[in-house]
Amino acid sequence: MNIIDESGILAISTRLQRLSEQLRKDGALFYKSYGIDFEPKWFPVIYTLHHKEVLSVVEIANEIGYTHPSTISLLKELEKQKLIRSKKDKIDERKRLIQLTAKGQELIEQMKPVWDVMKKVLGDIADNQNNLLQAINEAENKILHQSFLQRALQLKSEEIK
Amino acid sequence: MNIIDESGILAISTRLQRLSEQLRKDGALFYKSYGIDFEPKWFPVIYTLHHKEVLSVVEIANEIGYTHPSTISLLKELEKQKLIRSKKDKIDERKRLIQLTAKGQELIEQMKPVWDVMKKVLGDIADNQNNLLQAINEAENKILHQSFLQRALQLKSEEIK
DNA sequence: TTTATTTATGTATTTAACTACGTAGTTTTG
DNA sequence: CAAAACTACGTAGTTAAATACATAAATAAA
Repeated sequence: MNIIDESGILAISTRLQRLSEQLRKDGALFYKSYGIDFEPKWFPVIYTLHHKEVLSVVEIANEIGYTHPSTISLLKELEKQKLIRSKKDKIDERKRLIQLTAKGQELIEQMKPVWDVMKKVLGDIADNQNNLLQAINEAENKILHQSFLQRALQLKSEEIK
Repeated sequence: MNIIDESGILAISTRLQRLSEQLRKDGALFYKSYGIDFEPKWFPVIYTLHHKEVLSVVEIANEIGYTHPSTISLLKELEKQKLIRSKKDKIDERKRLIQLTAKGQELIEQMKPVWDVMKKVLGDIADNQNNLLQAINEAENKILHQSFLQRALQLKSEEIK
């Protein structure tokens, strides 16, 4: 499939999605191999709460980099699993403060060694002649500085001259 | 957001998805700047048919690397846009043969210069100290050779020893 | 101190992919 | 050549994210 060599925009994005989906599925299976019932998608919330203890919905959303509706649906799942609980903020009644349950904290302790293995393996997969994580960082930074669209429009106008 | 440094599995996949979504949206806007009404997601099908001329549904799915149901829905959109048309294969009545319409072919000619610009910009964004495309290739190859799960399970069993 | 604006949360809908399943032709095999 | 297996296509339903919209509480401004 050399579509990418010929034009790219779509190809790169679908390949990135594939790669990520594969990693996600394998991640779930790997947890299972430890007898742990944990979905990779829950990780960012759990991990954030592990370090920050108590946060509101929007604060979590910002931490994990998702929109708040997406975050809410994750929180619902985690609440169903009894890994987190929430209570109203007494100072600001609009806020729902989220924190880990005891069960959630215990689970984290169980998962820590699993995360270590995952981290190593992921590092190994990403570490090649061209390091994937660094490549992503570098590409993200370039786009942050000037978006794909801005760059394309600029090149277009230069060519017209 | 240093989640990735601490554990990774989810973080890498969501970041990849973000990056790809951004590129996709900007791609659509860039087409629009040329007055072309074309969605980046249509590209693989159109591009494939540009080179192969006539293909069945499943053949296209294989070429673009999507499942056939996904491909069918793309084909429906493209048929609605009158960019492709289809006819039954007279030899194998199960098959639907797809090809570009005249309108589709004209559109491709209009898009070619746009693709050139996109290719350059994408190349520029991806080409850093660590080349993103090559990094993706290398990571994909590693996984192809031995999956994330296999690697993780192996490391796990080594550590138990 | 009303009124307007902003912030926090939640719901509904959309999108783009997937898997699972069903049906109808085609090919292989006993 | 009839039965079994396979292939091609299509539909239905699921998932994980997003947007868009709605409401309520808090804050700022007139």
